[in-house]
Amino acid sequence: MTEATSRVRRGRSAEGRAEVRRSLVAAAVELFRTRGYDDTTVDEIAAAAGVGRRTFFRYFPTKEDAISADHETGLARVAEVFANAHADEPTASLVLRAGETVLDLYTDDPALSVARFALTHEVPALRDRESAGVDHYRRLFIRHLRERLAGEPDGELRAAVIGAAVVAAHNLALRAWLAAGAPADGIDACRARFRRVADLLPVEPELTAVAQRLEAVAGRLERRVAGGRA
Amino acid sequence: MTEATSRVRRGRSAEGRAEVRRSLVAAAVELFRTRGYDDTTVDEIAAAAGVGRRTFFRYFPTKEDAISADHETGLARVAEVFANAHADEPTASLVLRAGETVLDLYTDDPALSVARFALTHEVPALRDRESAGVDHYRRLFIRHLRERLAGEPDGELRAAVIGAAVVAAHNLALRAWLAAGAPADGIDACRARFRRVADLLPVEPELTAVAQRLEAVAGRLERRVAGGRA
DNA sequence: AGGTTAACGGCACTGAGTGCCAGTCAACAA
DNA sequence: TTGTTGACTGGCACTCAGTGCCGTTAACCT
Repeated sequence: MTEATSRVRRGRSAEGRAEVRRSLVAAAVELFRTRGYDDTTVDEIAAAAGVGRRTFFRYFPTKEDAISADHETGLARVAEVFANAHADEPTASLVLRAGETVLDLYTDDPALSVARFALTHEVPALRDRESAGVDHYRRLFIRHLRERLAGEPDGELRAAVIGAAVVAAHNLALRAWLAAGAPADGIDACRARFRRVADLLPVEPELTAVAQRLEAVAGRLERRVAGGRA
Repeated sequence: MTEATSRVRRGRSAEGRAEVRRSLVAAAVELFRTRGYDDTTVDEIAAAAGVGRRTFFRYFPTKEDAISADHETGLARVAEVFANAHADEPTASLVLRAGETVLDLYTDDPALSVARFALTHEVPALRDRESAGVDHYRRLFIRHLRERLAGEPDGELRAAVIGAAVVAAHNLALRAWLAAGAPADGIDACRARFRRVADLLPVEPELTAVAQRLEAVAGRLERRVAGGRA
């Protein structure tokens, strides 16, 4: 691979840039896998992609960005989903749509996603970067949930808890799918897991109240049953 | 500050090293605040602390470590708490003790913790590093919860959700305390918030079941009330 | 006093990331 | 056909983080 991308293409535009970008990503994935992340220099990646070192940094701000998932795009899309959401849409539905928006980023190129996933979990630097990336989603979710729950009792706490829980659950489903090699017939299973968490969500606000009320009801029922038998 | 730490102290040991370390941290905090993180070089920090540049890297593996919280220690202590925990201790209690163990790291030197907090949230590089650090706690919590919930229905999912929720809630309480300037009389409030989350926890496993049962009970009660009125 | 140990600090090196600039190609205008 | 403009390229030089090496120095031991 990477032998294409011949030299004669100065002055490109649009589709040309996209091709160079793909070449750089492919070269980075290949080199990181064979030589290891730390033992691969940006010069080598650029050379393998047929461009100059300086050009690499015109496509990616850091070496890590050549292999990391494009969270910038994902965050922008999720922000858009939140911004355009109607206030009367249930939180569970909204959160589900936001998660699926992120999932789409990974289903576009499953093979690349799997390669990224594998590397991300082998290289500490990439793993930490991924943690930070996921945290950006978490903050975004929590920020929007905080607005939704503003005024409600424990709104702040509940926003943090629900946001963290949802992102963690989505992440779990996504990773399970990627760890399995991102099979095409696994996407629906992943979506199903997303939906499962969402279905669980509407119950949360009533958590304490539900437990208390159930306890009272159960007590009455038990006494009634006991009384009926007596 | 930092004018002390005179030059005549080659060959130190134990308490000497601790003093140098404090000097470096103090110099880093001071310089990062005045000149900014990116515009402060390691050379300047070392010089301000009265040591050579090479020595800085004998105390901290990276520039960021001079200002970041010592998560290595925190993670080790939490791991110890989990390792020594009895299997019959309620999860809520265990998770509370783990959180308090981390809190102790911050109450040792509140002023320093506040300075770190402020800088961490101003400098993107430090913020991302902190995200990664918190994620290490999250993974540790989830890993242990997974063992506890092994075999139970949805154990994997519940471990991820509970772990993420607890860490998020603890983090929220900790940050609120730090944002308020880490007042001594705020520590108890922070602990109270920790406890609150822990108290909420035992209800979670019943979440779905509780909701379903309550729904059924409520339905019957409503029908009964409606029937009584008719 | 002489030897051992451990920390120090200087030096030189690699590699990431950046500013600057001149060269090149595509497109468009005269 | 011949400028002219604008965007992309890649080389050069620079800063700075991080590391290996090594001679030096202080403290400690015998």
